[in-house]
Amino acid sequence: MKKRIPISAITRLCMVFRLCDELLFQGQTSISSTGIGKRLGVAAHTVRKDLNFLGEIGDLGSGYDVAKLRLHLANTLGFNQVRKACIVGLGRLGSALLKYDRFGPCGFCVVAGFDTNINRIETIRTDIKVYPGYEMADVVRHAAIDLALITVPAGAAQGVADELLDAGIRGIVNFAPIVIDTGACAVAVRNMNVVNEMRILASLMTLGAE
Amino acid sequence: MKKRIPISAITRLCMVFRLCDELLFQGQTSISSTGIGKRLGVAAHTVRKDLNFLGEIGDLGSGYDVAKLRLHLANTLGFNQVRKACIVGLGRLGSALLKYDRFGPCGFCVVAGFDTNINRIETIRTDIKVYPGYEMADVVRHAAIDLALITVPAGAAQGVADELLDAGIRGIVNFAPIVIDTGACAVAVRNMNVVNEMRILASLMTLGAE
DNA sequence: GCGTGTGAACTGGTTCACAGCG
DNA sequence: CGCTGTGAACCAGTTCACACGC
Repeated sequence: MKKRIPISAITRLCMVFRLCDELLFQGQTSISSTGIGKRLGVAAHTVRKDLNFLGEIGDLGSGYDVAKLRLHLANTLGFNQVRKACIVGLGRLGSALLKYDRFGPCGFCVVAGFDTNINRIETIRTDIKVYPGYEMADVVRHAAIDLALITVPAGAAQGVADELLDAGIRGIVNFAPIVIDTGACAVAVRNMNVVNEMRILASLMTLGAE
Repeated sequence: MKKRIPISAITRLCMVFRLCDELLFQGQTSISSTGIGKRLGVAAHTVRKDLNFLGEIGDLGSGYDVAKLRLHLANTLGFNQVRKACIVGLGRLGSALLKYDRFGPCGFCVVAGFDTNINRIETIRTDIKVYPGYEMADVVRHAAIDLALITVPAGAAQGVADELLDAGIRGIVNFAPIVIDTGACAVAVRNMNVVNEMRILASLMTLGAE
């Protein structure tokens, strides 16, 4: 690899990848950097710079071939191999995610759900296997699960994360409203916090109104 | 206002605000920039720079008074006034959000849910009023709703957004896997997309492994 | 002409370093 | 002596501008 890709570029490239699927579905086989920029709300320069991290890929004069672009993105970012994921905490949000049917088509396989509440794991109706919390570390290790979505209450999140890290998890999407400490582990954490996003919007409203 | 606060700083300040609540709950009344940094996974310099956007606020020598800090954040970012929110699309995710009970304590009041599917709005059990989709614009306008959480399928998201923008919405949290075009409207949109976050993690795993 | 690829210029956000005050 | 506040230095990422190919 010539150069490290900045995280902001990675984020956008993931969006481009999703866009490719959308375009292919709509039957559009080619698109320019300007076109991508419009669809993603990003400047055309930025799109070109980002895509250059994959090497030269565009067809001069006529933009990018969507299928080819998608393939290169998949190769570079590792979307070819299916990543195994699990959901920790099967409350309303966790259950909703467990039943979400778009992970598969997107290249992720949710192989397990966990909850400390035995009642919950017995009443959930789903094809995905659900386990009591104390089996988590074992299952994660044995099934070689890559990603965990943490949807437990704030108070339990750090503990769960510690267990997951110890079990060799490779990445975490954290829905709990706390910042997870990964200690020495070089494991990436992505935080998704609705309230925080709403607060950001509220701030922008307040500050924007001046 | 002396200077515009960059969005990255706003994001962090919102996290600091949440941390204040946590600290107060735990009975901690004072904290240093270093302490905040540790809890948030951010450098102490950054914390101080961010907090300076609120003006001079720290007590020299002994850090920041948590309650005072919280108050200043609330004043500057507008967390004093309760913002009204609504949820558009009452599928699994939308329903989960509708039943989420932490919005209130965080200063947001979810006043309405919307869905085009009449069956859904009749079967949902909640204290929050739910309406059929065609009443959305009216309700948003009349109740002066500030924020909308969009949890409809990708194909319907842009249409819903257009309606909301027209009805005078002030901010959008978009859960649909598309980029919303706000046209001329200076309305902020925050995207929350699990699959995209998972893809980012997968990319980092792939690139990190080199 | 349109559209990519890329070195160069720029910008603003982050990091540093230190003055100032309890 | 610790910790804040802040101007200055730095740098990553963005934006520009233009050469090149279709």
